[in-house]
Amino acid sequence: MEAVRGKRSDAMRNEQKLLAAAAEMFLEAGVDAPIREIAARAGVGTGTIYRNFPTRADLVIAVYKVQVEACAEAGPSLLAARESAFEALEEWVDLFVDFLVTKHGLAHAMQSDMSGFEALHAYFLERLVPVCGDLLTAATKADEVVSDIKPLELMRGIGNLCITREGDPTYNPRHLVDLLLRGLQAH
Amino acid sequence: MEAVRGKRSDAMRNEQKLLAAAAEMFLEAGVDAPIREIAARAGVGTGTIYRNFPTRADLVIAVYKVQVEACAEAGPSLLAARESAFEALEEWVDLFVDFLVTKHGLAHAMQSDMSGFEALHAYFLERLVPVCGDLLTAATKADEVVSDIKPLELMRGIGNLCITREGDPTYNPRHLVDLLLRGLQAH
DNA sequence: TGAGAAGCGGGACGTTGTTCCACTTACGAT
DNA sequence: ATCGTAAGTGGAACAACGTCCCGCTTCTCA
Repeated sequence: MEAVRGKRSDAMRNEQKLLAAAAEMFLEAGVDAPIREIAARAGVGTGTIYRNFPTRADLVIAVYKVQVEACAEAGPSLLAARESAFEALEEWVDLFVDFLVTKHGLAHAMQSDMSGFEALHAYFLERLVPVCGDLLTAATKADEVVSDIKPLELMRGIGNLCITREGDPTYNPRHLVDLLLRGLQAH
Repeated sequence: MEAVRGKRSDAMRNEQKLLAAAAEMFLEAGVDAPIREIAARAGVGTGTIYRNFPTRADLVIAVYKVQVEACAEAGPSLLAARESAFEALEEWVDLFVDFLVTKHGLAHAMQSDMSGFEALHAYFLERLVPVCGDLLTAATKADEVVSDIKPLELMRGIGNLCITREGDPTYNPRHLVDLLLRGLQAH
């Protein structure tokens, strides 16, 4: 038995930089953003991407996981940091919309591996529905939201609003999501 | 007023060869089949494709129209040529499944132009639902089909069975469509 | 501090989309 | 039948991208 040597620290840093850069690029240019540009933004070579994430799907999945986690953790901390629960909800939804770009791209990137996709989807629901629920409950208790919409229902609605062909300038998901949220408020 | 000179005969021939080759390639390799290969199969240069069909969507649309028409015309003639109405239905559905590959690819190829896509979809329904209806009616009258399924319902069912990520070897739409048709039969 | 392993960058190559133009061919006038 | 011409053609050339690979750099541990 040989003890496995841990990952080198610079390698770990590169992986983080890569994930951050990929997340940005996905937002700006979709999940089909050129490998070269992602590498350039992260300040690494293309070889480094291929070593860490052999296929595009691997990279998308990794970003997906990071974002699910970030989204899940952001819920409680926003709730604690903001005066208004509704404001926290708004900011959280904004993060959630960012994340949906990756999520929708995921299906496209995982053309084969359907079972893997469903596993990730289950993870996503399990992790985020309660977070959204807490935000909604808090906002409702503060009388900032009157609708008794269920968390999953809201998330699905937002998700559907974000289904769009990339590069269509006549459709702005974020605007519609904003309108939806305003609809939740007491007037 | 200048009289417009008609299209040259060799140009017309090339357009036909191109449409036939493209239809084959779409079936074998999906609507993203390389331009070069389509051109090679048709025995023309890539330039010829770009002159006739400036964008990939143009080519897909042209193939789509040809196939809707072929499918529509095949209905009555199969009904006349075959002994059994059910057999005619089976063969027609087989053509229909071929066509669906192009149809589903169409949505992908027309990422922008959604209104144009819906126009084509309306044309498709208008033209094919009655044809499918005639085949169903004939098979029902011959007591070869017992279900009273509506044409549109059947076509939607088949269409949904054919939704699959290309290159997934674990899912064979044709097999499932076959099972569906068997379900229509009296036993 | 030095040797060896781990990791890195980016050059090189293959594939595909797209443009362009010198050459070929069909058509209509004569 | 012949010929001038516009329409049409093929494929070379270029650009953008994914992918592989290897000489060099950097970290780690003793």
